[in-house]
Amino acid sequence: MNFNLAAVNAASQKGSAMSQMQNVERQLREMILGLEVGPGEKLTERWIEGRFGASRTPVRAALLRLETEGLVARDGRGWTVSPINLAELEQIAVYREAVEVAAVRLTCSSADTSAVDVIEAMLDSCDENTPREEWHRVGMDFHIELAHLSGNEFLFRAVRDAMTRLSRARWLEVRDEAALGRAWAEHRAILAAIRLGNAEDAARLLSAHIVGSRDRLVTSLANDRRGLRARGFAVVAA
Amino acid sequence: MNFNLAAVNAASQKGSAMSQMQNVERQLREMILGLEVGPGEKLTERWIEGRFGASRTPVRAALLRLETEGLVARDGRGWTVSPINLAELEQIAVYREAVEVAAVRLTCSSADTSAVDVIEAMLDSCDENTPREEWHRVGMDFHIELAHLSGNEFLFRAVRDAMTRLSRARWLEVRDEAALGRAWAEHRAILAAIRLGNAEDAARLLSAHIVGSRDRLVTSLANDRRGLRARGFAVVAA
DNA sequence: TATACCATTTTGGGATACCAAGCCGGTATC
DNA sequence: GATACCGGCTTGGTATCCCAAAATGGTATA
Repeated sequence: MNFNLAAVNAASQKGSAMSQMQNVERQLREMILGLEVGPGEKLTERWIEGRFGASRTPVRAALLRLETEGLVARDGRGWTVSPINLAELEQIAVYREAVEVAAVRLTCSSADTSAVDVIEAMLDSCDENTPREEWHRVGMDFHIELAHLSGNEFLFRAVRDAMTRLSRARWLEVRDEAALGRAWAEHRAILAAIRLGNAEDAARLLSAHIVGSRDRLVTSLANDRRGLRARGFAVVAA
Repeated sequence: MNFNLAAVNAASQKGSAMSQMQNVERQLREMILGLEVGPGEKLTERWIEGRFGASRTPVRAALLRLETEGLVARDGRGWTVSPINLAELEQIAVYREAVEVAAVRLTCSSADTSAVDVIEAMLDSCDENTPREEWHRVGMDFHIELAHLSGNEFLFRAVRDAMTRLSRARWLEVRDEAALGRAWAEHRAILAAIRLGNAEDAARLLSAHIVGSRDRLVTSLANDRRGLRARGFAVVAA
């Protein structure tokens, strides 16, 4: 929330056929997910307007869409960047468990294991030289792509939306190398079970992975809550 | 899609503090769900504007929200009332199965059975004198309220949104008395299992109910497809 | 008759003007 | 000094205007 992107925006718009609304929506989403605007921070339509060099019409459209994604919320008459809500994170984990397990069971029941290799390659693309931001992205895309394999559009969207809501919290999470390694091992174990068409194992491993991730995430954020609030990030307790 | 509601709208607005946007959104949603505008029909912002006596700003906001509900869709540059899509109905059933079963398992694991009575009372409120429209609404609310019992906001919203998408198709479905009776019996059996805290039974019964409903629904619509299209309703095959 | 082409209209996207409600700061009063 | 009040300023909600692109329809030509 520091320098003006209007010029950059205008330039990038030249190259693509992207509408102002899509532009504002995408950039504002990136700012929120990238924590360039803090959870709980107030937003005014006029500030966004000036920041991105667009008028209020596309700004309002973007806000309405981001509201349905849970990234911004109405605050009385105005707008707020949604706070991190620990109770919500726990509920999302339950939701994820339901839809991701259903998706992976579907995938196991189909005979197509070739797409699993693509996902495994995604995991392989991360090594000790990979920036943390990339690990973060791949860790989310793993689950999204896994759900995509099921071929069910609704399960896919559910997982994608859930991961979007989790994104900022996962980024704030204090994770050590060991935790990342464990997560990757669990991801690989899930893929292995799918390759064997073993739905029960895959479901059990995925379920445990989601529950474990939730516990680590909520614990980490609850411990860091004071520090996060000091940085201006609203973190609502469970 | 025949007479002008602008005056009625203005009058109803007087009594409540509802904004134009909420007004347009609610009324347009009711028109779509009530099949007053047919699936597949083209919508123009200007027509909606004139119809509800609101300017384009709230109209556009309403369309954006209804788009995320899946009730309207972009059609190139314009808008369309979403067609009935049999493939989508089948995918929604899979999605419902995942989230509703998860919700009912959660509910069974809690010790509160008192709320079940409220839902049972809902079912009881329908008898041979009840208009079909009411059966239709209660049949949907049963599932929505059941998910609400879980206490998980995301499972609840998922079921509510899924039922919203199914609403028009269920309304078009040709259902005999016997089918309705069977559905109600299945609903009651599910509640009975929940009362006993028997999660496995509840899950199995609910799952079978959803799959059975889907089969009857898709079969009915596929058989009626020609007739429905003749009535101007776009029905996309599976 | 079929088709390519052009003028006109329609339509969604965006920008802007206006308004009422709420917020904030200052001031006067107790 | 605290507080109640008031006036201006900010802000979201709405209406309206403009524009480019797409649809439409009529016409001329092959």
